[in-house]
Amino acid sequence: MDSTLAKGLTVLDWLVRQQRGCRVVDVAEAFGMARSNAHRTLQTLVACGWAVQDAATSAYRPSLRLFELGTLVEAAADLRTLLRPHLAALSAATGETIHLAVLDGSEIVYLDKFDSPLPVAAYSRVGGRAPAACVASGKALLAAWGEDADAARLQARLGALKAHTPNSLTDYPALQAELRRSRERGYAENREEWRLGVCGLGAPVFDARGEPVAAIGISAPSIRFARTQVRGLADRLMAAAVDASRTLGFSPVPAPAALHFNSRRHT
Amino acid sequence: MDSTLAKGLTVLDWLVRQQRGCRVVDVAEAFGMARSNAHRTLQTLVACGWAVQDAATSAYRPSLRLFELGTLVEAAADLRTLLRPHLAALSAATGETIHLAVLDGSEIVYLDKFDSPLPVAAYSRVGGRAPAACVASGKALLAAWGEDADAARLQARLGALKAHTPNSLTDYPALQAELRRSRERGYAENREEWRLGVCGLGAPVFDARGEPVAAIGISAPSIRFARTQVRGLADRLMAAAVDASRTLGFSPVPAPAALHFNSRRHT
DNA sequence: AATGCAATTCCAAATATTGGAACTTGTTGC
DNA sequence: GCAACAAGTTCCAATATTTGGAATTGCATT
Repeated sequence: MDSTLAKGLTVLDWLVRQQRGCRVVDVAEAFGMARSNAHRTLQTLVACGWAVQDAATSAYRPSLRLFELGTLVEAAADLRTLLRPHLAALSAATGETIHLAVLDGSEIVYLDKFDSPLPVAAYSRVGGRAPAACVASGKALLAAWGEDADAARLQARLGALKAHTPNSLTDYPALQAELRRSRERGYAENREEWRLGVCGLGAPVFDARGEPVAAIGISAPSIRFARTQVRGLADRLMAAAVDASRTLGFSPVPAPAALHFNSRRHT
Repeated sequence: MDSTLAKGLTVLDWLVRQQRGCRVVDVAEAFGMARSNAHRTLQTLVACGWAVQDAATSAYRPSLRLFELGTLVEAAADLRTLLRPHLAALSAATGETIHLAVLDGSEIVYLDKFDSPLPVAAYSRVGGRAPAACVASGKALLAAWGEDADAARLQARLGALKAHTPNSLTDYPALQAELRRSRERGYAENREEWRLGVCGLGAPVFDARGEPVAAIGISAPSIRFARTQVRGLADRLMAAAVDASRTLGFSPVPAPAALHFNSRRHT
C-alpha cells in the first residue's frame, strides 16, 4: 500500500472534519509526524488543489474541490436529482421529515432531506451517516439487498451489532427476523433504535436492473408514532417508493412466472 | 512534494470525472504508469475508503466518501443552507434561473441553483465551475473583493484572461473599468461573455466581517435581456443580496464616519 | 481444453520520503 | 524597542518506499 498516499488522504479527511483552518503543528501533533513532514504533505495538497492556505495566518483548509467532486459522484448526483420530486411530494403529503439514503458498507449515507415544518430534533444531515441496522432506511435496504442473504453475508457486511439505544437489535437472529418482517410488510420500522425519542419508516427504491439502490425514509418523534398513524404513513411511503422506482426505470413484475414465489434461483 | 500523494489525488480526481467504473488498465494507460503501480494506487484508495471495487467486474469507482466530505466543506454547507430561502424568493419573484456562487482561485464554483421554469440552455450545475472574469457572479465577487485592488493583485489571481466568446474581456484595463462600474452600480453584468446567448446579473453577499463570501446571480437568454427588463431584475437581485448579507450578520454601515468616502485607509 | 486478456503478486533497482537541525519570520512580553 | 519564543519553512543524508518488468493467477470466450 502506498503509505504516503494513505497519509495524505488521512490528513485531508481530518482537515475537512476539523471545520476550521489548521496549522502545520496541529497536523504534526494530531498524527505524530515531524513538522517538516506535515508541512510537505499540506503543501502537496495545496499544490494539487485539494486545500488552500490562508495567506495571512498560513492556516490550511480544504478547498472547494471536494465539494465539486462530491457533486460529481455519480450515484449521489443522479439519484438525488431524479428522486427529489418524490421526496417533496411525500413531504407535502405527510408533513414529516423525509430522507433519501443509500448503503455504504455498514452505514447509510443521507443523500437528501426535507425537514418537517413541525419541530423535531434534527439528528440527520445531508452527507451524514447512521448505522444501517439501526435505522428504518438502512433496514429497508438490507432487507431488499439480502433477499436471499444468509447470516454470514449480513455479518460480513455489518460486523458486530452495536447497541445505540436500549431498543437496538444486537444479535443476528433478531435482525434477520426483523428484515424478513420488513420484506413481508414492504417497509421497515425503527422504534427508537438509533436515537431515543425518534422513530422512522423506510422503503427501498429499485433501479432498472431491479437492484435496491436507495431508500426513502420518514422520521418523526415517538409522540407522533401511534399505531393508527403508522398505517397511513407507511402506505404513503410505499407508494412514493414505488413511484421513485418507476422513475429509475424499474418494472415491478419483469417475469410473469415469478409472481408469487421467487425464493429459489439457480446460481 | 509528495509525488506518491500527488499521483493518488490525480487518479482519484480522474476517477470521479470518468463517471463510470474504471479498470486497472484504464488508469495505467491514462497516466502512462505500470499496471502494478496503477493497481497499488487503486488498492490504496479502496483501503482508505475513497474508492470501491466492484466485486463482479473488479472495476473501481469513487466512494460516497467524497460526497460526505463535500457536504462538510464548511463554507459550502453553511452558505448554501443559510441563503437557500433568499434564492428561492428571488426565483419566485423573477422566474429566471438563480445561482449561488463562491470564488475559488480564478474560477467561481456554483453552490446552489434554482432552475427557471422557462426553457433555458443549462450551462451550469451545482458543483460546476466558470471563469470568474466572464460571468456576472464572478465579476460581482471580484469587484467586491478588489475594492482597493490594483492590477497586479487581480492579475496574480486570474492569470491570463482567455476569450470564451467574442464578448469576453481579455485585457486588464477593460476588466478593471468593468469592475469599477459594477461597484458603482451595485451589480455586475455578463453580456454573453461566457456562453453565447446567455446573459446574467450578479451581486455580492457579505458576511458579518464585511467580507464578500458569495454572489447571487441571475441568468437568462439574451432574448429576455432588454435594457428595460434589466433594471427590474437588478433591483430585485440587489435587494436579495442585501437580505442575504443580513442573514449572514452583515451590518451595511458599521462606522458612521465612513458614510460617504472610505477610499483611503491606513495600512 | 486451450487461448487471450486483464488482475494480481513478487522482487531487486531506483527513487522518494523521513526527521532532525538550521534558518526565517512574526509575535509576545518586558 | 529588543529579546525570547513559537511556528513556518528549508535543507540534507539515512532510510524506507515506490517502481516497473516479469511471473502468476483468475476468468471468460472460442
